[in-house]
Amino acid sequence: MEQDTETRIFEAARAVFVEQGFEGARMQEIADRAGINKALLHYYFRSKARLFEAVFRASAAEVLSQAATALRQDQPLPDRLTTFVHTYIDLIRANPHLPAFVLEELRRNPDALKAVVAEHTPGLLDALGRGIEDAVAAGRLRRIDPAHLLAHLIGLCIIPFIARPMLQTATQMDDAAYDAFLEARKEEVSTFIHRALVP
Amino acid sequence: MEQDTETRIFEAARAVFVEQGFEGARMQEIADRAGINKALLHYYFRSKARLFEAVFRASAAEVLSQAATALRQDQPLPDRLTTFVHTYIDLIRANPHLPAFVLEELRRNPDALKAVVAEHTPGLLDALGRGIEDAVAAGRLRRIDPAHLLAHLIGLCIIPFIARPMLQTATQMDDAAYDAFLEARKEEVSTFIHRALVP
DNA sequence: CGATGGTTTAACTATAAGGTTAATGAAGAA
DNA sequence: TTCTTCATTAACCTTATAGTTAAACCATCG
Repeated sequence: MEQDTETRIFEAARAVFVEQGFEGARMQEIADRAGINKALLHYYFRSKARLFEAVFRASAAEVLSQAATALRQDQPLPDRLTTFVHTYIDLIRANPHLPAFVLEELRRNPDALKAVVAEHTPGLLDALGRGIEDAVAAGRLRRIDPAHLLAHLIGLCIIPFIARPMLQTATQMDDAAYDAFLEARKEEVSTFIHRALVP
Repeated sequence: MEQDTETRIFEAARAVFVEQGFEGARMQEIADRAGINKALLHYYFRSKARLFEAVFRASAAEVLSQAATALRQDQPLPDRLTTFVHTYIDLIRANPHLPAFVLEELRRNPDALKAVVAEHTPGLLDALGRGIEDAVAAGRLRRIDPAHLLAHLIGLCIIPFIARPMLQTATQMDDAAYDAFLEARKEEVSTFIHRALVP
């Protein structure tokens, strides 16, 4: 329970930043949640911007590394796609605010992610491309631009989280129903993609 | 050129809010862009919150009404889906910051859109459901949960805009290439969906 | 002309928020 | 015990920003 102060601050900051974004977050609230004085935030992290950067890099790295790993699995591409969809949706279900958090920062500072993306996804597209060509050669897949496929994957996975209030209102689901919807989505998205890619 | 003051303010506010979000926007900047004194903002719109609300409602209504209209077209469902994808992507290309803007507000105040959604999408899901059943009966479509289909549509259309810096970095496209990518995406998404839905 | 009323501005206020500082506490070293 | 050092705090400082106010402007109508 008694974590060291720096990680207590970090975790509090993560919670607040992820919920409120950079501009919306208040240093005082972070201090309160960490149960420490506001000056300590600056003692450990210098400034709001640096604290945010630390939190953001960690979160983005977590998402990207998991996603990239799933896409690089040593399986035939169709199976890899299923793995990706399942792990990615599960990951986000555990941190539902994460995509919106990353996306907002992406808008505020479009270059922020470049370093992280470049670090975690080198050759990712090539790997995807090779996977596609192999599967095409094996007659298991129709050819598709890997960039589009990547976009499809991400879009299909994160949309129910970032647009939740909208979708939930439009479909009139209660929270339990929406949870079931999210669970079902893993299979739904997998089969949707597979069917779209039959040769 | 000489618009009336209120709309000048409104347009300036739209530009600033859409670029920076509510927290990031500064009343002074809105006033500057509108070429008027800051006090006038309050004269016409009372407070930052009210000004934002006006802008947000208008933007959200624009997106939702166009989208809902496309989905209600009097065509067989497969054609309707193509129409939707094309008009929606074109709409966003003309206002590329719009989705992120709406999504951020969705996070800041999840209930904000409920009224607008409820107003513009009543029976939308039912209409989609009927369209699906008709097409299924005609042997043109495999059955799919309309809620999932709606999510698929939105996710596939908006992802290249909200995740643009990420995708552009991962794919190493320059701006021209990314524009071509967006243009190509209309066809790509349409055929992807159609293929996924063959019976 | 001159009064009236909506519009616009310059100057101001209040406050909240990020950041700083100097003093205090605690814990080990000499 | 006393000195040193790192951790922590209360109080303070500065600035930026939403919002207010009172006066000036300007058109219209009598």
